[in-house]
Amino acid sequence: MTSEISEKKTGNIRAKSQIKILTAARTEFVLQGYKGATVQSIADRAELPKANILYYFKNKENIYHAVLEHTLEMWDEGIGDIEADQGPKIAIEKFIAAKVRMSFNHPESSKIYAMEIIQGAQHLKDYARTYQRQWVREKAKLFQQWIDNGEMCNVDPVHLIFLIWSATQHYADFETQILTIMNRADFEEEDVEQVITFLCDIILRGCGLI
Amino acid sequence: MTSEISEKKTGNIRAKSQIKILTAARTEFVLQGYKGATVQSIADRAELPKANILYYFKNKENIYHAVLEHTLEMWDEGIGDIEADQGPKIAIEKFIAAKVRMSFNHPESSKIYAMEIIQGAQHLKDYARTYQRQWVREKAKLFQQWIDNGEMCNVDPVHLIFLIWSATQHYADFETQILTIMNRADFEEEDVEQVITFLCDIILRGCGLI
DNA sequence: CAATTAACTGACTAATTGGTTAACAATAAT
DNA sequence: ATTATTGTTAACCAATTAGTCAGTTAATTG
Repeated sequence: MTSEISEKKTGNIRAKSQIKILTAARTEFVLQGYKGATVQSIADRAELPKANILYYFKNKENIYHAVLEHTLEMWDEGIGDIEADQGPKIAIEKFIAAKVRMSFNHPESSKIYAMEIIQGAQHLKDYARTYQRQWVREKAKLFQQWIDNGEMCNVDPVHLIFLIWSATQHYADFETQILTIMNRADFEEEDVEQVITFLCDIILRGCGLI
Repeated sequence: MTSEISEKKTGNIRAKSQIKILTAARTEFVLQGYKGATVQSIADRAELPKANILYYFKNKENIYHAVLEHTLEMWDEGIGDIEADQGPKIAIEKFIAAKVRMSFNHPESSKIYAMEIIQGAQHLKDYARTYQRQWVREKAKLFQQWIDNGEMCNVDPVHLIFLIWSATQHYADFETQILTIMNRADFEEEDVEQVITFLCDIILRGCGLI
């Protein structure tokens, strides 16, 4: 048995190394793809010997799974708080703002997720997929009630969710293209708010909420 | 010198083989990524010996370049016809419809392009990027004129283009996720029209055009 | 037909890479 | 202090893979 102190300390070494590794891995997987990212390249980026990487994670697939899981957790935390009581306007505004902020603050996570889906979600567990289906159904039902109450235009709720997802994630996934087109090196704080304002404006009006 | 007939015939063999190879390659690159797609796997899918692949394309990178270039050409053809004379409503409707149809008809091209951008556009030539910047600037100016004329709401034209891009491409790139959520095996003809209707409806209203 | 060019392919090679192992170092537990 | 556990790492290996090459067959041309 280990005491609380030892648990803390050993846990600290593990935790620190693992975070270092996962951070490096996330970047490598984004830049090079799953197959293109090598254990060595992850090691180099994490500034650790390769064998040390494989001491903490049995193999490359496990590293990728850990990265993916972390991404899903974040997605969950970032947008879990859209509830019924507030009406469609506030709900959509909150949803858009949360997703845009996630895109700008954690573009790499969004990119990893996007690549995974594009390639056919080969590594994504079934439970993650069914969970999302449930989530969408639930929220769609909410929108439908608002529509039935005449609180917003009669737009397909499921496609509305797709629209918000795509429009917001676009700023993470297509970062490179957007920066090129806007002729910028990086995004700035004010960009985030500007995008939120733009998307809320057009989508709320599109739903007959302005 | 070769006669017209020989040109045709040799061209036919070349062209046919190359199309076979590029079609197989496109699928492999989508499913496995650039590094994950092997020349052998492309050969297997094309039902040709590996050495035959490398007879027509010097190396793997060349195959990828050819696939990318074909994608860019298609993108160009598919949406090149949005002009000023028709007013914002028709222009946006045409643009949305064209992009949605492209997404449903050529999802693999959209996916390849998306992955390339997500990974930082490492293979994309500079001219392709500058070209897009020009394209967006030009169209944005058009939208701005319509806004100044009071023909549509004052929404940021550049972000409006991003919105349409993202919303339409989403149906190609996130095909897997969308089908899962809609609990479907495949898209059908009517889905295309439904998506066009939905997006036109909400975006046109969002721009104050309905 | 002869000759030239294009198409084709099995076999091989050099380089990369995921993962193992065995030995060693640091830390914690008793 | 001694033992046990955890962390660390160089060296190695088997498998994969991009690309070459030499030799063969098929098509085209004059």
